[in-house]
Amino acid sequence: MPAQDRADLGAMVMHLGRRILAMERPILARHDISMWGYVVLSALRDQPMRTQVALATSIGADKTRLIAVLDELQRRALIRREPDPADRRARLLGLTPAGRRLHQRIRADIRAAEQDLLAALAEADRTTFLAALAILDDPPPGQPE
Amino acid sequence: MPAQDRADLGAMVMHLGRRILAMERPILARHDISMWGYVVLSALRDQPMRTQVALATSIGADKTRLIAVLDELQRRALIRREPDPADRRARLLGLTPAGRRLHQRIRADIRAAEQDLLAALAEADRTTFLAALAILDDPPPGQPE
DNA sequence: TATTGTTATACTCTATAACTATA
DNA sequence: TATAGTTATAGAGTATAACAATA
Repeated sequence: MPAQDRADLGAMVMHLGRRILAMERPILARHDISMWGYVVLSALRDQPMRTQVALATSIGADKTRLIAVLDELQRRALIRREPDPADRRARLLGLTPAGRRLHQRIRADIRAAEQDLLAALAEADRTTFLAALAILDDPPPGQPE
Repeated sequence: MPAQDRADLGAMVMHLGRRILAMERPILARHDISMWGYVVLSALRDQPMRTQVALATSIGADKTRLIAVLDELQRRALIRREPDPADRRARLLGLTPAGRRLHQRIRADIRAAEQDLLAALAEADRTTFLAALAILDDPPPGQPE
C-alpha cells in the first residue's frame, strides 16, 4: 500500500481498538465483570493505591465514575478498600486473593483472543508491532499528551 | 519487554487512539470542522455515495447522527447533497471542489502531525507498524467483526 | 409493504457542583 | 482552608421510535 493512500492513523487505530473491545466484551461478560471493573483490577494488580483519586488518575477515569465500580468489586470481595489509619479520609485499595485469581483468569482469556487476532501477522512483524505500540503508547517526558 | 508483562492490547491501542485524537483535535478546530465532519469528507473523497444510509454504514455511524453533520457541510458548500432523479428518496452525496480542497489541507496537517508521532520509531519499524495496522484493521472475510 | 430521510425522544456515559468527613 | 470520598445534577453523545415522502 502506498503510504500516501493509507487511511489516517487515527482512523486505523480507533477502528482496531473498537474491534478489540468488541472481542473482549463477551469474555468480560462471561466473567460477569464490566470493562471498568477489569481496568481497576488490572491497575490494582500492578500496584495497590492509597486513594481513589490516585487510582482514577492512573487509569484516566473520573473519580466519581469509579465509585459504583469500586462498590461492586468490594461487594464481590474482589478488592480491599479500607480507610487509611494514618489519614482516615483516604481509602487503601488493593486486590484480595479472589480478585487476583479472577484477574488472572480473565487476562488469560483475553491474551488467548489477542493471539488469535495477532495470528494475522508474521511472527517477526507481530513482535515489531507490539514493541512499536508500547513505544508510541508511552510518549517521552516533556511532550505532554 | 517480556511479552507476558506487556499491557493488554486493547488498553494500548485505545490509549494510543485517544492520544492521536487529542493531537488531531486542535488541527480540526483550526479548520473549523468537527471530527465527524472530517470523517464524512474523507469517506466522500474516497467515493461518492448514493444514500445517507450507505455513508453512515461505511463510516460506522448511525444515520440519524449524520444529519446535523451533513446539514452543516452542505451549508458551507463543502458537499453536494441532491435527490437522486432515479429514486427521489435517496440523496446523492459527493464533495464540492471547495470540500475537496479543504479535506486536502486538513489531511496534510494531520499527516504532518502523524509523522511527528511516528518519529519515535525507526524507519523500518514505522513501515512494519503501519503495514501491520492495515492488516489488523481489515479482518479477512468470514470473520465478522 | 419496504426504504430514505427526518424529527422527537430516551438512554448511556461522562463531567460538574455541592455536600460530609476528615485533616 | 484544603483534600478524599460521595451524591445529585447536568451535559454530551448516541441509539431508538415514530413519522412523511417515495418506491
